[in-house]
Amino acid sequence: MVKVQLPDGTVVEHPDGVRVVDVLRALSPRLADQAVAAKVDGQVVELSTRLTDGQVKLTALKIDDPEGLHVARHSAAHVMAEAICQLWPNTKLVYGPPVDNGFYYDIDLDHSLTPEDFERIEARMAEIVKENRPFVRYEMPRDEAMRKLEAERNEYKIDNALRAEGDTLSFYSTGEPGKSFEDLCRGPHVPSTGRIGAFKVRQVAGAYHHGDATKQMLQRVYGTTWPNKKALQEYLHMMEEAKKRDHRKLGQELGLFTISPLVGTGLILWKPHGATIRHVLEEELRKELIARGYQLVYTPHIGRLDLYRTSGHFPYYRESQYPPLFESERARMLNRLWELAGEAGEQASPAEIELFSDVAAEHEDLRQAGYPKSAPREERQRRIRAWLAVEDGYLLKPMNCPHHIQIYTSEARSYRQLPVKLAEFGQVYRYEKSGEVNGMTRVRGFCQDDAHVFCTPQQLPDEIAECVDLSQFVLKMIGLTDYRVRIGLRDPDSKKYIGSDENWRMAQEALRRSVAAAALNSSEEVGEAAFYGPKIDFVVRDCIGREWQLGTVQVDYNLPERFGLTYIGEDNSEHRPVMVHRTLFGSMERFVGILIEHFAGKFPLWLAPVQVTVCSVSEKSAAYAAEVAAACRTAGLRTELDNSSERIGAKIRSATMMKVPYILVVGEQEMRNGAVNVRTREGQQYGSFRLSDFLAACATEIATHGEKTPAPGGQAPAVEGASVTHAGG
RNA sequence: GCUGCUGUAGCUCAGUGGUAGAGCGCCUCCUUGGUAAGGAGGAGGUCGUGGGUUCAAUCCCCACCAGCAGCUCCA
Repeated sequence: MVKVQLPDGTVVEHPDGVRVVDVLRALSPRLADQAVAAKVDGQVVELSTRLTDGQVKLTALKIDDPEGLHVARHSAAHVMAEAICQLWPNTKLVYGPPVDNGFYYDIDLDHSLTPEDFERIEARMAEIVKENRPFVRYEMPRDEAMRKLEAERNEYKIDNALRAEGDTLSFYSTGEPGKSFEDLCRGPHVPSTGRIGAFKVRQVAGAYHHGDATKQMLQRVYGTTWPNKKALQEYLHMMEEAKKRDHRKLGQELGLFTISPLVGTGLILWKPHGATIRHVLEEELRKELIARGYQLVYTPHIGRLDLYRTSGHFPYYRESQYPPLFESERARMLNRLWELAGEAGEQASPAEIELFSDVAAEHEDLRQAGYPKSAPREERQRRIRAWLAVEDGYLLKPMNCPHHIQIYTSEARSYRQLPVKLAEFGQVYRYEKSGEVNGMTRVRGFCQDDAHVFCTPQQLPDEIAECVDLSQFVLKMIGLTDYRVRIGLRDPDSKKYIGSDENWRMAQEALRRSVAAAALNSSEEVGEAAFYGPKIDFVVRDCIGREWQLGTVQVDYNLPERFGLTYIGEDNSEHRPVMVHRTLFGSMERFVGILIEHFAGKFPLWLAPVQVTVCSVSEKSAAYAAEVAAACRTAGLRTELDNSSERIGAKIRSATMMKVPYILVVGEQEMRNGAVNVRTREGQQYGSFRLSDFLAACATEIATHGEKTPAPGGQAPAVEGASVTHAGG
């Protein structure tokens, strides 16, 4: 006997071995028909699962339950795989899991699928759905299953099987086993192919097998499926809406920024309107930084290579840096010699030996030091370092910290001065790989709102807490209230970290305590620390549900060590300070890009590049409109004047499309009584106001950062992606 | 960096083996209009770059560059 406990608490009894679907049917035939899967004691299973003795808790899952939909998506992946295999019989299936908002299937196929193929695949899927064949699960002992897979000569499935756990492997056949399409798969699945919902094949893209860039590239076919046609349409519509707020599109339309291939990939040109937004953000932050005891500094965009050798950034991150600048061939040679001297066992290539032979005619000293490698390594390094002090290459700075450290070391520091908090909107350059560059969110040149706090170990907890508090200040300033904190901790088993256990323990504790004290929603992730210290990242959720990583706070015992930083303590002896690296916005480029999408281009008044557009109704009111515009500007509002010969409707339309918060319509009527007629970009007409009242209201709204932009309602899909949430295939 | 797709006017996009079009924008003129597009005329393109095939290439082929989607990566 099986005692089945239903969600409402009632218990029904069935004979041992009863199928889930039979239990449901006994309750309600309709429920049995609607269910796509079920949950037994918290585990999602399919309807054909047999229940054996004891007591279980059972919940039916319909396709509109999240977990039911998940199962349906997994099944849809199988149906799509079957369709593809029918259309292209030499397809090798690899892996096909459900993901957020849909599913995908990785395939190995010589034919490159195109969007035209999608329709054929969908048509074939529709037939399979119509046939409504059952998903039949059958199991085999592992060795028998392996023989079967060997016979099918699909190395990917064999690989999947080798990775699977357990003594038996399960297969799913859509229809009678042996006579129908089948696939190695853990399941569970919907009862039959007719139950996968309203689907669409959406796109195809490359994906590495097991996500390993050294492995072969497969085709990943993405599809989506929803409980019904309406939900599918809503989803597709939402994707369109998300596209509309794409910062690249809005940046173009609103004249915020541009990218010129002639300037370079991933290098942002801030147009006046975009620059205004950035300027406002920077000013707001500067004011706060000064209030909190930060000191603002400026440092150059480049620095000597030796600076970055000392910091460890060069050549360690060479792959993601622009190539070094060398003033002379000798400087280039010195750098190469330094690299060779530093890396035991590295051999110079014949071409290099030739280069050195050629140039060595003019630089006999280098030849002596570098080739042949007669001198001991330490000696060679010492001599090269001495030359480098005279002649060296330069690097576009990948980070600001080495420069800030030089400011720290430029004077003797007393414990009385600490903490020293140096802040800079510092431009840095990182050579992102070509495929990574994307709009403003992933660029090769960007401005960090960077700061470095140099403090005593005792001050560290307070300083971290201060950084956390400042981060919250910034997020609040923008109105990004939905965020969490990720604490990146050291993986005790990994060797990649430097520094003493005691330092790590202290730093991690300080981070934890600060986050806890601020009562932040946080998660800890082991192995996510920087190699020199633990960190916390602020992850915000924008108004359509996407997550973005913004600021970060990192504790660093490493650079103070490498640069030999000191301060004189109370005991009149030298001590080593601790550094905290932190950014709040992250990068100005990325942050503004995120804001564009978050606000869908409708910036709140205080941030809007153009706050007011004054539109004259006719030429008769043009002079008055100019007066109004001038008054607005005097009051500090970023104002545009439209005295063109267009009709008022066209002027309003054009300002509305530029998403200007307030449109002031002024005609003869307003002129007579010194008024302005206020209209918003949302189309609301506030009517006539005295100009002074309007200006006062704007001043208040700006000062309070009043949220004038209602977030669009409804929930949008998370970023299109492939977070695998269920094993399958 | 990898796989696939794309590259035509400032923007969004049609189009053809015989050197090109629309809408919006821009300029000029007319219009002086009261809350999301008034009318007319005009200017503007080496069809991403470089090779190749061809009598002839914007179109077909190759390479490169750039963009897009995804994968991988992000001190």
